[in-house]
Amino acid sequence: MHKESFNRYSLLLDCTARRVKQYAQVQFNLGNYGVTVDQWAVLKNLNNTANISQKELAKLCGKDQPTLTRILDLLVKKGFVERTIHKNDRRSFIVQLSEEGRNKVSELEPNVREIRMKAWENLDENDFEDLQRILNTIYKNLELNNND
Amino acid sequence: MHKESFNRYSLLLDCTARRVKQYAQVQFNLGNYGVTVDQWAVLKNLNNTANISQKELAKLCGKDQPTLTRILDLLVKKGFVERTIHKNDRRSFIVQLSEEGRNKVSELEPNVREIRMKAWENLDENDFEDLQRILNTIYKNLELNNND
DNA sequence: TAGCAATAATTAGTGTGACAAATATATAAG
DNA sequence: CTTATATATTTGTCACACTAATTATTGCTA
Repeated sequence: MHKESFNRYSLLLDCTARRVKQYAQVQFNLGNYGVTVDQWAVLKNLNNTANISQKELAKLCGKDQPTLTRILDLLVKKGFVERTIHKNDRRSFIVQLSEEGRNKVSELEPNVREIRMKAWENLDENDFEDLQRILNTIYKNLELNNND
Repeated sequence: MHKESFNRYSLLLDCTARRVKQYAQVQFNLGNYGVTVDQWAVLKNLNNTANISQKELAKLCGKDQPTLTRILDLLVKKGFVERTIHKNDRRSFIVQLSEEGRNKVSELEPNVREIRMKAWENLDENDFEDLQRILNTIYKNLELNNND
């Protein structure tokens, strides 16, 4: 095992993830979906889990809070999302899809599924399981309070 | 196989890749390395392959040309890289490490190896092979002229 | 209840990524 | 030689990631 390999693996992971995202974005653009891939991820999570704070939503989406704030700004401007002030805690917002937002999700959902499938051709069940396991292991290896 | 899974896999891939990069960047910052992870990748490639055009370097690094231009601007400003005009083609530059750049690479190289290893703990040879194969398959699935 | 630490969200600043358009130079076709 | 086309690089614009700092609010504590 050459230590140098780990550098290569890291870069391969980086490039592949970017490619997957970019491919999806290109398809989104071709179909004039009107949202970016990251914005879609937020809409999708909001559709599954309603009435949630930005902090919780950020965690669900795997994004940090400043990033989520800006994505929500854009989604609100587009009319897909509404912020309402939390009754008991005026520091936080409750975020939810608007009527338009819900329509957008149902409209795009099947198309997005098709797009997403493309990346996973020529792979089988075992590959999916291995990949999940490996990526989860990597993720845990880098957990914050894991300093040795 | 639920079609919905592919969406999850895509997001897991995205999150994991970002985590790997972010972990490395935090370590770089703690050590005051004076470069970002992406800038390091460029320095490393330049160290391996000297006297190369920006276009070729971009390909090696897996970045597009505008992005590479901007990273090089920063590295030139920091004094690690020099651009010299190509003798036979004045459109292009030959890019190379400066003395300082070479020193930087030898200084950081062992530390970066250590940092990179962290992500790959608790995985074995088979996992590395599987991961490489799977990621390469995904990459190929999304190759540009592949409009099924 | 006054003061203070913790928390939710935002803002600011820098770097990166993708794409399109602009610039400068090279090469090919006539 | 001139025009057309191709290529290398740069610039501009928008979106996202991460950090640090700021604002508003909450809840604890003395």
